[in-house]
Amino acid sequence: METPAAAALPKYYVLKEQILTLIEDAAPGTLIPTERALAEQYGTSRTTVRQAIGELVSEGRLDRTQGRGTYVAPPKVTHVRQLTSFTDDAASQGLTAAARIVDVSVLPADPATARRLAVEPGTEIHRVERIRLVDGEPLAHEVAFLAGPLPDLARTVAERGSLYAALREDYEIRISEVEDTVETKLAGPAEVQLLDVEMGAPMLLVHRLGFTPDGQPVEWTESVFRGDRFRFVARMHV
Amino acid sequence: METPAAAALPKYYVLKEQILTLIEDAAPGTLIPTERALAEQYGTSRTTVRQAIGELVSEGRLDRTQGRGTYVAPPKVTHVRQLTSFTDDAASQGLTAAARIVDVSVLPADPATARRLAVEPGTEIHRVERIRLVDGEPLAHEVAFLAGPLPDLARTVAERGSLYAALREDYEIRISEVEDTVETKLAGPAEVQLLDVEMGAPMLLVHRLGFTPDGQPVEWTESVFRGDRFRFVARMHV
DNA sequence: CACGAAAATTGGTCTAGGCCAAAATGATGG
DNA sequence: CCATCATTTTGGCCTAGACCAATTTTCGTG
Repeated sequence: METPAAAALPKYYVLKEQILTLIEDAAPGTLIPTERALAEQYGTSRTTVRQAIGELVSEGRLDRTQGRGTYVAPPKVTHVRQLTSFTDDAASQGLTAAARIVDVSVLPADPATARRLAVEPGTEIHRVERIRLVDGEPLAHEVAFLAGPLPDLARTVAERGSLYAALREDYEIRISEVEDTVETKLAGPAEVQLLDVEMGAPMLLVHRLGFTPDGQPVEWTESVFRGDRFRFVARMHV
Repeated sequence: METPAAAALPKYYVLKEQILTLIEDAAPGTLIPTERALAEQYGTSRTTVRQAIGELVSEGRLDRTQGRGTYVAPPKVTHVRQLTSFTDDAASQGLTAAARIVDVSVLPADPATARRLAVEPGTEIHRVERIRLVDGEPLAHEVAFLAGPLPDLARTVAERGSLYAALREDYEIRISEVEDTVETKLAGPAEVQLLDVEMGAPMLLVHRLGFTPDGQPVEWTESVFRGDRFRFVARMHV
C-alpha cells in the first residue's frame, strides 16, 4: 500500500525517479533498456516512458539517438566563467574551447540594434555568428553585433580564434563592463540543427551588452546555450 | 503545396506557431479555444494540441487552469537586477517585491555547506527559507545558509523585510562580492506546490556565494526561479 | 433572491497502438 | 576480407479515446 502523497505524483514522475536510481551508478555511455522494454517492465505505456525519459534528457542525465538507443550522459561539467573571454576562461579549467565561425558580415543596423549600440539606424555594423564548442561538442549559438570601424574583421577573428582577443589586440578596443541578462528558452528548429539538442529542450538565452572604459556600448550579443551541458558563472563586486 | 522544410517540422510545432499568431495581439487574460476545439479546428489530436500549448505555457506565453481554460499570460516583465538586494532592486522598477518567510532556524552545518562557508562541519549556522513574491506572485524559492553569530535573526529579517538589509543594519555584515552560478532545472513537486508552476516547467537554478570585504564567505544561497516570469540581470566590471 | 446541489465544461493523466526514419545488424556477392 | 544492400531494432511523431479532478454553470429549493 502506497502513501497518499506518493500516489498523488504523476506516474511518469515516479518512473523518472526509478530510472534515475537505475543510472546513478552507471558509467556515461551505458545503454538503458529500450522504451518498449521499460513500458512492459514497469507496466505502463510507451508514452509515459517517453515523458519520463524526455525530462531526464532535458536535464542532461540521458542522451538518446534514433536507432541507437538511450544511454547515460556525461556529467554537466562545462562550468564556464563568463567574465571576459569564453576562450581564455575555458582553458583555465582544462577544457578545449573553440568557436566555429558561421558568418562574418557587415550590414546596416536595424533600429533595435542601433539603439543598443548607440548609433544611428542604418549605420554599418559588423555581425559575427559563431558556434561555440567545448571539447568538440556544440555548446552555444552566438550572434554578436559590433559598432565601429573594424577593418578585415573576418580575418582577424579567424586568426585570433577569439572575438575579444581580436578586439583587444587588433583594434585596441577593450571591453571593461558588461551587462548580461539570462532567461530560459525552449529549443526550436534552429537550435536542434545547430546545437544537436531535442525540440523543446530548455536552453539559456543570454544577452550581453559590452561597454568600453569610457562607457560606450560596442558589443551586443545574443547567445543560446544548451541548458543540459552548461552552467553560467558570474563573479562580481556589489 | 508546402515547402519540404515546413513539412519536416513536427506538427505540434507548426500548431504552436499558429497559436502564437492567434494570441500575439490579445490582451492578457483572454481565453483561447479549448483543447478539444483546437484539435478539431486544426484537424489534429488533443495530445498534439496539448504539446503545443504546453511549450507556450513553459515559455510564459499562456497560463492554464483545470476547469477554467487556457488564457494569454501577462508579459515577462519581472526584470530583476540581481546585484545587491532583490528587495531594493525591484522597487527601482516600480515592482512591489516581498518575501514570505517559510522558516528561520539554526542547525549544524553539513559537510558541503561547511566547506562553502569555510567553517568546521557541525558548526551552528543559520538557515533562512523564503518565497520571493513580485506583485503578489510567487517568483522564487530560496534557501540561504549564513555563518557567524546572528542573534535574533528571525526577528530582524522579519522586521527589515530583507535579508541583506538585516545583515547590513543589524549585524554590520556587508556583502561586497558574490559568485553566482545559473543553470536550468525542471520543476518537480516542490516547485509545483511552492511556486504554482507546472510539472516539468523550465526553472532557473541559481547558487550564490556571498563574501565580506575581507574575503570571508558568509552566505550560501540556493534559489529556484520561475523560468517563465523571470529574467536575471548582472552588470559587472571585467 | 440566496444558497447549495447537480450537471456540464475544461484541463490532467494515461493507455494502446500505428506509421515513419535513423542506426545497427546480418546476409550476400565481389 | 570487404563493400553493399536488405532486415531488424530503436527512437520520433501522432491518433483516438478513456477516466479523473477542478471549476464554472445551471437549476431547484428554501
